[in-house]
Amino acid sequence: MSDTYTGVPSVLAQDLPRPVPAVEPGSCPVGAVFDRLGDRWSLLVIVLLGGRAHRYNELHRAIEGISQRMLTRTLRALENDHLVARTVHATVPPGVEYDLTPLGRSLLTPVSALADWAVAHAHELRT
Amino acid sequence: MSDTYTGVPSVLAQDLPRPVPAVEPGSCPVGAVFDRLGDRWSLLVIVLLGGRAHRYNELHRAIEGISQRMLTRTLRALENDHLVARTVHATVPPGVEYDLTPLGRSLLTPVSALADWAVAHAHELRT
DNA sequence: CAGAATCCTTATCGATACTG
DNA sequence: CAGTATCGATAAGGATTCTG
Repeated sequence: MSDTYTGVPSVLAQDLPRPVPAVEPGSCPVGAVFDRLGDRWSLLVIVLLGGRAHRYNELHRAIEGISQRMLTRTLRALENDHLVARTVHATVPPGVEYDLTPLGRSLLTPVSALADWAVAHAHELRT
Repeated sequence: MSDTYTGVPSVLAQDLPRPVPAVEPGSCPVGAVFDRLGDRWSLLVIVLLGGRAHRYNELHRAIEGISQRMLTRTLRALENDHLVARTVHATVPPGVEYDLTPLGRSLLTPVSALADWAVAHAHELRT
């Protein structure tokens, strides 16, 4: 077996041209992650909650252009994946707080790596 | 400024709860990357080409379930982003080879990090 | 405040057939 | 071999209205 799932060592990917077995989208864990975070809003929510916990309407205001429908659906999906925790405070009016779970927090590390790449190479995408 | 775009150092993300400024989807480089790779096939193609260059029909056979339409569209999109290079060999019948560009190859590193996370935590997603 | 429900428009994608 | 063209199904997403 190789070091990593893609057959590419995490640190020096560019050094080895190695064959990779054929894959179907369903059987690929990375694909599963992209399926979950690849929509327009999930990642934005993750990053925002990476800073601090947010209330529902805080998120609604922070994420310019998201509809209530999409915000709710996104949060529910992230909850189901155990990336985000939802806690209701029994106050009047009721306050609902969303925060990252430890699992969600651990995701920030590889996402951050991708973010660094994105910032470094953004100017090279398209012309 | 902070170490990384998300405000989270790449190595130890879980250690600092730091505020993150509000973002819109368009202005986020990470979002831009996910917009490009977040569909069902792009990442699969990248990983396959990370192993070695492929001919069109090789990819078609390797990726179970993709339609010609989607394969072509995916490859064209990756070409436009300078992640994949398309070279036509003037033989009969004509052979078209697809391979990663240096830029595309550099993307394998952060993607591999995400892949490692996916493999490590796949069992924690959903129940 | 934090949503659920409904409607409606658009974007995505697969299947099929055809071509230089 | 390596595509293009066309069509139809489906799903994603926004706007609006209503509620505990």
